[in-house]
Amino acid sequence: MAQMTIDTPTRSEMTEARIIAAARRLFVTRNYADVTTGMITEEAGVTKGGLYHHFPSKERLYVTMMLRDLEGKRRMFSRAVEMEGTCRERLARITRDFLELPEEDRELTRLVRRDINIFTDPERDKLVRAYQRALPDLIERIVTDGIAHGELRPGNPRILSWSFVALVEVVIGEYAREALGDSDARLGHVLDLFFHGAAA
Amino acid sequence: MAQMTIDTPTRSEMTEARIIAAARRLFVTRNYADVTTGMITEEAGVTKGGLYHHFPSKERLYVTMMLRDLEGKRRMFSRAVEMEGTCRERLARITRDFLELPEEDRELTRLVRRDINIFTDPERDKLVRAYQRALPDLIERIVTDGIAHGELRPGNPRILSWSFVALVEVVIGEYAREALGDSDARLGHVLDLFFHGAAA
DNA sequence: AAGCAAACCGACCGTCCGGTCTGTTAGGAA
DNA sequence: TTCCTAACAGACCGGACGGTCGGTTTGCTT
Repeated sequence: MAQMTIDTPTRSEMTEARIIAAARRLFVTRNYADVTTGMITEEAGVTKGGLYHHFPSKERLYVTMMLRDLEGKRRMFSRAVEMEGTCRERLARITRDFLELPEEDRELTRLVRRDINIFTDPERDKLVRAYQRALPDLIERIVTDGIAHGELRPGNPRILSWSFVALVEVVIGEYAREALGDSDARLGHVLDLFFHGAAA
Repeated sequence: MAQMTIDTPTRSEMTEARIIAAARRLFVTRNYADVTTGMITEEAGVTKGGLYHHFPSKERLYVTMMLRDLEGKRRMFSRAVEMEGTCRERLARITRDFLELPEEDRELTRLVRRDINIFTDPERDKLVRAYQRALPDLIERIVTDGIAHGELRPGNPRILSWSFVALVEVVIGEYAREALGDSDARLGHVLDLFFHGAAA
């Protein structure tokens, strides 16, 4: 019973995974409202009946998919928080982890901020909290340590971590890759700008 | 004929303005798909017939509303570009102009980035270009001057201007107001972070 | 006052979409 | 093999939404 989750998945688990994977692919490229359940079932190779056997509604499917992804990201990014090293080294680690994610996984992070307003408060709150736990909270802990150790100027750690996330988001996308180069170059740019600013 | 636009507006122009104002109010708070034409007509005090007499579709209404707003912003922000002074002073001016805008006007700027993916390329391109002209292009010109005059380190001006916009967006919203204080404090925070970074 | 075009009304239509429901199939237990 | 439940199929429904269209009002011209 306890080990059932680690051996071969059941048929039910496999179709559920197929549905979630299809939903991920579609929600990344199109708006929530523009992704129909018909598109999801077609992409997943099931029918309406199959989908609604596993998920009670389109909204729950979306939320489940997102929460599962964010929990995975949280576990991954937590390694950078628990790592030894300077504030800059730890921020570099978490940013590199993020930049080297597959594009679909990166884009998914933007969905939370994009679609957060279309849900009402029981589900909305879950999504916000899961996102906070997965990324901003972790960065905030690194930033707080940085301030405590004198590496960063005193200031509001939450605002600083949001600022850092915002700077990272800038170097995602096609133009930044052309202008700055590979992951290392973009990573260096973000860190230099965040730590030392743009002044000469 | 040529001066007709500056004296008392016609009935047609007034209802058109009412419709656009209603659409603005609604689109800021709700998703594009979640704002129905019925809600717009109710808010504007007209009926479906009235709305579709002035606009051929919901999409065109949205685009017209947005383009009109962005053109106004472009004219306003252009004053900071044409102003004399250091790079920091000019960036301060444009940022202050932005921060002191009514909340609805500020939020509207975020709509472009939020809803840009739901339109297809003839209209989508118009929106992107109008937004570029209204804000990032102007900041890029200031940043380019700053690099030329030795105030900023050499670097890609477009990436830098996007970074600046991203930092400004962080200090919008309720939490930043509580944590940092009034417009002046938030403005100072953004400028300090952009010019000198967060390092001690 | 008559005429006329623009402005506006609001019932209506076609479509589409989330969700339901009845039925069928697979697959393990006995 | 038998049987029973979970898994899935797919036709169908209710409703909402964008857009239409024939008719009515408004206000300017002559």
